[in-house]
Amino acid sequence: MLDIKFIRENPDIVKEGCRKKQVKVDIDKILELDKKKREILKEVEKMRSEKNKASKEIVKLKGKEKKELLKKMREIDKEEDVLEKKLKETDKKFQALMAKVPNLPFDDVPVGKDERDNVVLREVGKIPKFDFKPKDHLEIGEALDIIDVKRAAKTSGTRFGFLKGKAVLLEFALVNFALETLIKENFVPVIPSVLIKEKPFWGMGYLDRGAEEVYFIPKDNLYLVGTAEQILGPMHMDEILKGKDLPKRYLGFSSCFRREAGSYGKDTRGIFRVHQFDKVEMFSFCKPEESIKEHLFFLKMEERLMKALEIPYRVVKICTGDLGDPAAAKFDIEAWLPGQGKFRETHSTSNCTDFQARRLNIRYRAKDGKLHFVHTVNGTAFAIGRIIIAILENYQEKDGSVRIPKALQKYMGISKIKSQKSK
RNA sequence: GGAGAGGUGCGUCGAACGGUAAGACACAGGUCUCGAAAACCUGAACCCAUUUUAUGGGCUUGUGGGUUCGAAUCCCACCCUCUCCGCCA
Repeated sequence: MLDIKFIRENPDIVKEGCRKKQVKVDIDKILELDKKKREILKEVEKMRSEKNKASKEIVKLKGKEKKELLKKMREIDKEEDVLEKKLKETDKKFQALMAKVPNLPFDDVPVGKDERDNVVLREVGKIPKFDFKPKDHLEIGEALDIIDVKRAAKTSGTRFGFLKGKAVLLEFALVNFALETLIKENFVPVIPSVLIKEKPFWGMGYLDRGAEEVYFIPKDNLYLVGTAEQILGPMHMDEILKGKDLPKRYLGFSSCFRREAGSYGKDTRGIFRVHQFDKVEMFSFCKPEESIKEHLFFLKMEERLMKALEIPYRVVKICTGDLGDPAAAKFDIEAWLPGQGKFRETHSTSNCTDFQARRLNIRYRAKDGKLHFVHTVNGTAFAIGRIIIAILENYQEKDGSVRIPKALQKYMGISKIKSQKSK
């Protein structure tokens, strides 16, 4: 949510931002409704003021005078009713449009239409060379009997997968590694609930567009989160945080649920794009003047994790058209996947400035004693399924075995997942 | 799922026969002081307007409706918390 005052004063900047983000919202209509709303509000408040004064009088008056005032008040009441209704209707229309205005991109975000206009900032690590044709994660995983999509299809349908055996150990090794690395940086680990009520969920800004991506349980009126971010933010809904506690960092581990509605036919092989996966997610509430720094810090942490795993990757700056509604700036990390011969997204970090905080009403008291909205920053530590894919494909050997990255060996207790052939 | 209790100002506690939200503690600033404590004073959501930093008005007792000239108080629905019972990983 943007500040209506900002829209009033800078309608052209807002329109430009919407245009850059490829989002169509009628800003002029918003301003018109805002004006109308304030006009009605003025009238209503005048009546309320009169009523308040009269109420005080009524107590003192007696007999005929009292009767007359009561009669007059009844009439004002009727008028007020009509106006109040009008005010509510106007406000409803106003709010509905306001909710559709996306956060504005920073000036340094590359302008573009879609992911093809994203800008690669740098490539890190050496792309491995194989003296055999590298296999993809599903082939490797099935041969090692650590990934099972066939049985998952039987129990749950397409786009599901079971991790088994060593893949499970790998998952927990990754979780432990992320925890150990990031707790040192003042992240508080959290295992949140994955079911969430509508209002807090709405506050994160993913419901107004892209609602078809979300699982919803009508019987209980609950949504399934698509990432821990969506519930770590609302954790502090309607709270006033202490300035000295910022930045307040959380590290959420949760299952994530996505309908993948718009991706029919895309990435159907294996567990690359599934309806359910586990993820370790970073989230921070910080002061407005610190969010750019915090965002870069998140990117640094993501790179630190990837470097430690020694998986080649590249850093991509996301263009305006590919930013989500809540984000003002976003970086992705794409890992090299030898099985696909491509870089594919494994991490994403966004600075959502005060967009989510305003919807969720999360503020902090500054030194001057005044209240300000905090800024929120989120970022992936590990999307576990995809990191497992990256490890399997980058660390595969000719006989189908997979080496374990050094950083994970102490958590796994082994240095290799051996294929049956090598035994 | 059944029965009961409750939700009051950024925090903690806590009052208000249907008459327009006391008070205490905490917090911030100030006076005092060499400094601190104590004491005293002031302030504190949000919205609208303007002679734009101050003043006026509105709103605010979990949320939304209703009754009423007037609702924290009465009625209805919903949300949340707690206690007991049942079920249960």
